[in-house]
Order: sequence, then C-alpha cells, then structure tokens
Amino acid sequence: MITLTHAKYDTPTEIDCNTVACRNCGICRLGTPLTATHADPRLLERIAKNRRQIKRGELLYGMGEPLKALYAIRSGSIKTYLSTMDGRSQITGFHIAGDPIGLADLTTGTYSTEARALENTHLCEIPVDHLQQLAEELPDLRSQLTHLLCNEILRLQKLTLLLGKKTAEERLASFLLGIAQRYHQRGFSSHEFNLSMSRNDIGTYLGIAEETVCRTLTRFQDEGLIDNQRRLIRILNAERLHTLTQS
Amino acid sequence: MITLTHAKYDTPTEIDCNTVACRNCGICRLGTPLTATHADPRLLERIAKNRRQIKRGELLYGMGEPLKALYAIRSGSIKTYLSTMDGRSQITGFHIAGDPIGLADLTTGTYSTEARALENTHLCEIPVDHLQQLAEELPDLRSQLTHLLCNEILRLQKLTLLLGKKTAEERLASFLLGIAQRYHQRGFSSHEFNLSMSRNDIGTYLGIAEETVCRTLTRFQDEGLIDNQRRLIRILNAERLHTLTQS
DNA sequence: TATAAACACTGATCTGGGTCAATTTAGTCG
DNA sequence: CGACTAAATTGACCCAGATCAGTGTTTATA
Repeated sequence: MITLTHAKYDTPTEIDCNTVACRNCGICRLGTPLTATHADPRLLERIAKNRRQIKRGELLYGMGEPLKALYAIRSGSIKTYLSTMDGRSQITGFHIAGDPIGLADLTTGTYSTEARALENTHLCEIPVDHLQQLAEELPDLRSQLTHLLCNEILRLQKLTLLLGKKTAEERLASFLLGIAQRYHQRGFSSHEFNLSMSRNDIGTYLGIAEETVCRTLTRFQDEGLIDNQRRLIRILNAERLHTLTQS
Repeated sequence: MITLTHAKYDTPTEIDCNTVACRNCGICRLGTPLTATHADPRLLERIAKNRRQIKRGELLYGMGEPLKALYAIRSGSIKTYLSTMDGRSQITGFHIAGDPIGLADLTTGTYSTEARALENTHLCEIPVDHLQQLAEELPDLRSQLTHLLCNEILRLQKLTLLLGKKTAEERLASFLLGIAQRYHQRGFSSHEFNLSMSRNDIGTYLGIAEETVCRTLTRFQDEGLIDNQRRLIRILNAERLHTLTQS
C-alpha cells in the first residue's frame, strides 16, 4: 500500500514522494485522459516557465493583486480563502499536487482569493498571457482549461449544499471521503493519509468551529469509522461514512 | 424610473418588458463589451436554435439527465438546486433574463442540478454539439464562454463565504443588494423590484429558514432600510444595507 | 533536554436561528 | 362577491453547534 509518508510539518527538502509528474498535472494533461500517450514534453515546458517554492504559512498571492501568473502545484498544498470585512474567513478550497490555482481569475485579471501554503510547496508558474496565447494554438489545451473550470463550478456547487444544508457530522464525513478520493485519483492510498491542514482550517472550510471538528472526529473514532491520530487519518469504514454524508 | 411591472404570479403572456434582446444576452454577447457594435444577427440565430417556454413551477431539466442543450433565459427566471439524499435542498442560483443555464455541465454531459421555473419563462435552447462546433470557429464566443464560467466560479466563491460565515442579517443584506445590482446591470431599477422567488426559496438559497427570512426582512423594514411589500421590495437605504453585508 | 509555541482536544455554558404552531394576507376561481 | 389555497408572517420554545475556558500533546527552538 502506498501511503503519504512526508514528515509532519515538513522541512524544506527536495521534491518528495507526494509529487505529481508534469504529464499528470491538471493543466498539462491537455485533454488527454488518464490513459495518456503522454504529452509532448516540449509542450509542457512551453506552458510552465518558472518553478517556484514557498514555505509553510507563506502567502502565494493576496486578494485584489493583479494576476501575474497561474500556478500548478508540483508538491505540497495550498489553501485559498475569502474574508469578510471584519476578518472572518472562509476557505474555498484545499489544493494539492496536480491542481491548478487561480484559473478562475483569468478573465478578470485580479486574484479573487488569498492563497497560502499549508506546507512547503513546489509550484509551476504559468504566465497568463503566455497561457492564453498557447490556448489559441492548441485546441486540446483549450478544452482542458474549460474542463477544469467546469469541474471547479461543480465542486463549489456541492460545497454550497454542504455549507447550506448539512450537519457537522455530514460535513466531516463528506470532507474525509472527498480527501480520500482525491488522493486515490493521484495514485495514493485512499484509506490512510496525512492531512496537511489544521483542525482550524478544516473548520474554516466546512463552516463549523474547530472544536466541532475535533469532537466529531473523536466521535467517528469512538464509533470505529476512522483512526484519528492527529493529522494521520485512517478510514476504517468508508461504507458507513458514505451513508453519513447524505449525498 | 423603469420598474419591473410584470404581474405577480404572472400569467402566460407574450414576452413582456422583462426581456433581454439577443445582443444583450450573456451567451450571445460574444465577448464584445457593453458598448457593442451589436453582433451579427445571423450569428445569433446560428447559436440559439429553438425557443421554448415553460410555466411557473415546471422542471426545465432534472439532475442526472443527459445534457441535450444549454439554455439562455429570454424572460422570466429559473432556480437551480441540489439536494441531499433525504430531500433537503440548496438553491445554487437564481437566473434571470440574459443568464445562461447549464454551462458548467458542458464537459460532463449530464445536468448537475435541477432547474425549475420560478415564473412563466421564455428560453433559447442551445444544442451543445452545435455550440461546441461554433466555439471552435469563433474565438470571441470561446472567450465569452470562458468569461461566463469564470464569473460563475467567482459568484459561487462569494456564496460559500456567505453560507459558511455570515449571519442571517448579513445574508439577507447581501442578497437584496445582489438582486438590485443584477437588475441594475440589465437596465432596470436598482431601488425597486419584484422578487420572482418565494420566501422559502430565498431561505433555501441563503441557507436559513423561511421564518428567519421573514423576520429579518420585517426588521429591515422597521429600521427603514427597505420597504417590504411581500414580493415588491424597495431599497430605502442601500448605503446602510451595504455596511450590513460585511463584504 | 528544557522551554516555548502551536495545535489538538474536552467540558461547561450560551445563543442564533431552527422548528412547531398558529394567524394573517393575498391571489385564484367558481 | 365569498370560499379556497398558497404564501407570508408572528410567537413560543428548543437545540446543534458556537463560544469560553481550560488541559494535554506535539513540534520547534535554544
């Protein structure tokens, strides 16, 4: 079984096992399905110009800043969030290796969220003018970008159902299975994983208090649904968790 | 002052004042800004094949159905919503004249929400294969579609902030000003409008109970912020409402 | 290996808004 | 018009989860 074994609160190292090869990256996949006769490497190099790395807690970009580049995560993870005037914030997404960030801001030219690293993170920087020019040339890239935008809408629609109508228990169950599924899609274990975000972050994403996150995880553990070792989570009964999600 | 004067619970009539000309429609605008040297009419006809009209309460499409067409609203309004397994639902959007519906489902080929008419509604039906073929030919149409997708993401991000972190009062204030702004963009009054949705629908959109919607609107009226005549709303103090939105 | 600083967890109490139960007000239709 | 029906409103009560106030536990740092 492959598990994510990166150190907790990891230190700045070389790209570790939780890295996604360019041909598996969401942007670079160029519309070819998972069974890709892998994309032209020169093409991939043309899309992502620079590499960049940021440390845990660092800001990648702030809301309102002019959009200089999009990013694709090579390793690590990023949270994006919005805030009210008086400082309450709502995390709109956790982004892991292979995910693009900032796509939705392409047409307005301004970042609509804050983006902050949850751990030390390696990124590909994709200049926007460059991407748009390439997209004009490459129909496959265009359809991949459209696909990513559509998926983001579907994800946010499901998030509104969660935030508007689900109980704390349903939210946590949905969250855990969602994380498991995403890791699984990237070839990692869907039963055991290290969360890169704090309990506070989870609450800020699910629209509940940190304490409610803790209490609910503890209850799931007591009921034998998960093994809760702080950030290391083992899913013990995915079946029953799924019935708890109410979706 | 132009106000929306269609009859309450309106009856099936010819297209009324709350109609958007094709050249102002979200999809047909073809990337040209508001100051458009208006688009080629033959082009517009090529995009929207059939007209369709549905009555208040009728289903336009159901979740999970194969995507046959996208729709653009000519007049009237539509709600789209998701539901939990046990029947709680979350409205993900209210759509009015000029809005496209179903765009986000283009790449999956299946409707991801239910869509139901809030009043008698006239639509343009846009076959998907046809749209995609046209988009290949027309760069302006492509960029308009991308723009619409991006805007939908930004809208849903703001909705998650509302659902995850705002109080009932903040939700209602945001909602009223949001409606006002959208009507304003379409050339109607931003101070007086008829809501096409029930109090129950508003609650189902804002993640609060119908009763809380009523109580909060009543309070806004008592405080002189709005004039609340059932579905006819007059904004009396937009300034102060805005400070209540916390965004 | 101390010490500090996050982070995770737990218990006690409180409250915004949900739920339940009427009542009032329009809109519809014979 | 008057009866019927759906929607809107109001009041009383209740509870899921927030908030407050700690106590453990792990990581970071000296």
